[in-house]
Amino acid sequence: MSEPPLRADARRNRARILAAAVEVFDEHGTSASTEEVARRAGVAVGTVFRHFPTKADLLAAIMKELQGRLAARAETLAAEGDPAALFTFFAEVVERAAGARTVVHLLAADGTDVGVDRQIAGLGEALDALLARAREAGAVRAEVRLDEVIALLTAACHGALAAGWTPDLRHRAVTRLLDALRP
Amino acid sequence: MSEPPLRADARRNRARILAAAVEVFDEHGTSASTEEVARRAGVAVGTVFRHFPTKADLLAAIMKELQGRLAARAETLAAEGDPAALFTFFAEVVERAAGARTVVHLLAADGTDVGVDRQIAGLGEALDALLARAREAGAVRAEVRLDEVIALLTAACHGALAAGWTPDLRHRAVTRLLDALRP
Amino acid sequence: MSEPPLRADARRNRARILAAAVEVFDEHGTSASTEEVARRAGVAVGTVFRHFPTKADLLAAIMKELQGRLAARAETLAAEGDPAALFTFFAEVVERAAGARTVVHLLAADGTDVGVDRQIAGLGEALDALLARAREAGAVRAEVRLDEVIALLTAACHGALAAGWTPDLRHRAVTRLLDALRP
Amino acid sequence: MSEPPLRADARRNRARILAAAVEVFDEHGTSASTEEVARRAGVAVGTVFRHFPTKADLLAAIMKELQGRLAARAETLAAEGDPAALFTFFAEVVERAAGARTVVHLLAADGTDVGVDRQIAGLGEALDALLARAREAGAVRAEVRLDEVIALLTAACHGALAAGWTPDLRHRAVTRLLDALRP
DNA sequence: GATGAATGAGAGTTCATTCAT
DNA sequence: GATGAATGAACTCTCATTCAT
Repeated sequence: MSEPPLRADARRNRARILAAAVEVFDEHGTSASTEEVARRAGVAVGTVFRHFPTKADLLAAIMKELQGRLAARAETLAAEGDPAALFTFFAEVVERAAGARTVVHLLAADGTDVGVDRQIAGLGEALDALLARAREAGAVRAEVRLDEVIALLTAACHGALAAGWTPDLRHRAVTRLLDALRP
Repeated sequence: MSEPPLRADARRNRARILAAAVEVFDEHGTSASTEEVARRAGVAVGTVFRHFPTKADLLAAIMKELQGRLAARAETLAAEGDPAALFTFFAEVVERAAGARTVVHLLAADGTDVGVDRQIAGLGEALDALLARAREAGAVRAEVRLDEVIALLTAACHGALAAGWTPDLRHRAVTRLLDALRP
Repeated sequence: MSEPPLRADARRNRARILAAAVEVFDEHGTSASTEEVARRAGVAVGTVFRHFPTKADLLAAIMKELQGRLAARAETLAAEGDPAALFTFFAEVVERAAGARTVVHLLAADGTDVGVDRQIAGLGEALDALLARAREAGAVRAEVRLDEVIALLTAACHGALAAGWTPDLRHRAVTRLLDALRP
Repeated sequence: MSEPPLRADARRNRARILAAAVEVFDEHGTSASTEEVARRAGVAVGTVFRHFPTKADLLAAIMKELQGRLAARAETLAAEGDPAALFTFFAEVVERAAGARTVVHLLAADGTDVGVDRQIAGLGEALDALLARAREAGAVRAEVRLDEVIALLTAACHGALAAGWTPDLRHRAVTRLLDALRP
């Protein structure tokens, strides 16, 4: 189960590949070629496939990392105790999605599913904490449920990526969405 | 400038191809093969390419048709004079998107852009009429602008397509979204 | 079940691909690349895959054709009524195998099996007729059974392909083998 | 000219690699990957390549070892003086081949030649002794020559590997073959 | 000497697009 | 106009071999 620690150069390459993949997939979507990822990372294709035996594995790894980062951010916010933290988090995620397809794919792997379903669960827990806090403080309506929050977040991220969403429009749309959650 | 009228069989083929393409792309996404479209339409690939020199052209044609249908529906609703028609339309479109990727692609061609940008304008006009009517009747907040409505609609459609949106969740999410527009 | 008749050029290409494949696989074994087959046939790879969606399909087609030819030859010999026809056929097949790996693969698909099993059955029937005739005439021992004949034939073909089997040696080895079948 | 004696661990590794390679190639054929061999041997690929600079070298080494073992067995049998020892040896080798591709590759490296030709010579000497003994005792026909024996043995081993050779069929086929050598 | 990560040519396969029939 | 066979670039993935650690 536990794998031996990677050699220093291997770990470095793994990281570079992951970083390159995030960039490439953010720019061209997940249909971008593995070869392009390798090129951007400055390694040979074989190296990419050594680290991620399948393109799906690469995608999954990216999503996992992203999910980890988002969940961590959510936890940090939750720890700070601000009842409106849910709104902050929501807005931040959408903002991020605006420039990166990856966030969108994490929230809704439409078709090219890569086992993201389980990862969203991890994020869900973090979100749930934020939601609970907000509910207690009366910052959101009592009947708002977790799946709705995720749904709206997903929707907003997808939308944010759509052509024509200027920063201003994005801001107004998110505001509307968050208003929908308020009492 | 003006092209000669198509022969009867050509016109018939064009329609069949379009219909088949809608089906195929709804089911498998826009990455489905042209050959599959041809097969479903009962014609040979060559015929598809004669009518639509490029896959992108085919996509654009589909979008145009869809836009036409949606705009027509919006106009019909507007003509009926119900102040809440905007909400009806909104819900209907999301419902449709839930089972068909095409609507989503129309509202936000993320990447595989096929000149949809201009088409959305046509739909915008129809939506604008609905919005104006709703505003006059006080059914929506005064400050809600057209681009926000489109943004939310886009977002909702994308979300509706996401894995895990059950009909129930879809209903609740749309309700929330529409609440966000109400005074 | 029945496919439409191929267009003239398609039929021509199919034949050329098959012929090229026989040559290539005879020379370099079944691990030779599909690209090489295409090159030899004077077509593009895509064409090979259009006719034979999988490399295994190509192999199977070759085997089927070969089996057909061998069975036909066996039937011809059987029709002529010579009690020693079994021996003639045996020697001919081995002779052929000496210069072509394909025969060997047909008789014993060792590993890279491509559904040849069923094809050998067809050949088996033809061989059985020859064997029956020989037995009646007392040309082979009474207890010799079909599977043994196939076994020895397979063995001889494999051997004939082995490095170092000169024509002379081949002749003597086959003679010994056939002696083993005689009373 | 003479190489320095290997370090103890190096000698041990060499042996383990060889043993692993025999297993792996017996199971999956010579197209099995070098990495698989290394894994089975419990060493890293680099180590395999240090000992055998090329895959072909590894194959050749295996064959040499096998040839040594078979020759030793033949000599033992020859020393015992049984006139029928040739038959015993023949049957034993075929039996072994039935479960292991390696024997077959030794006797007839069809294509992936790895310099086995010369190795068979060594085995030939041992076989020649058995043949001579059998001839003296009148156990085989006077005109049977060494190359024929090798040819039949090769053939039988190849055949034994072929799909569909049950132990029973194998026994009958070998019996037939040996009968062919008897007066 | 051993390790195992990196390399990169090459394999099988797919698909938008072209063009002879 | 319609057909469907041919094209060939592109894609994912494998593996013998090299070389930094």
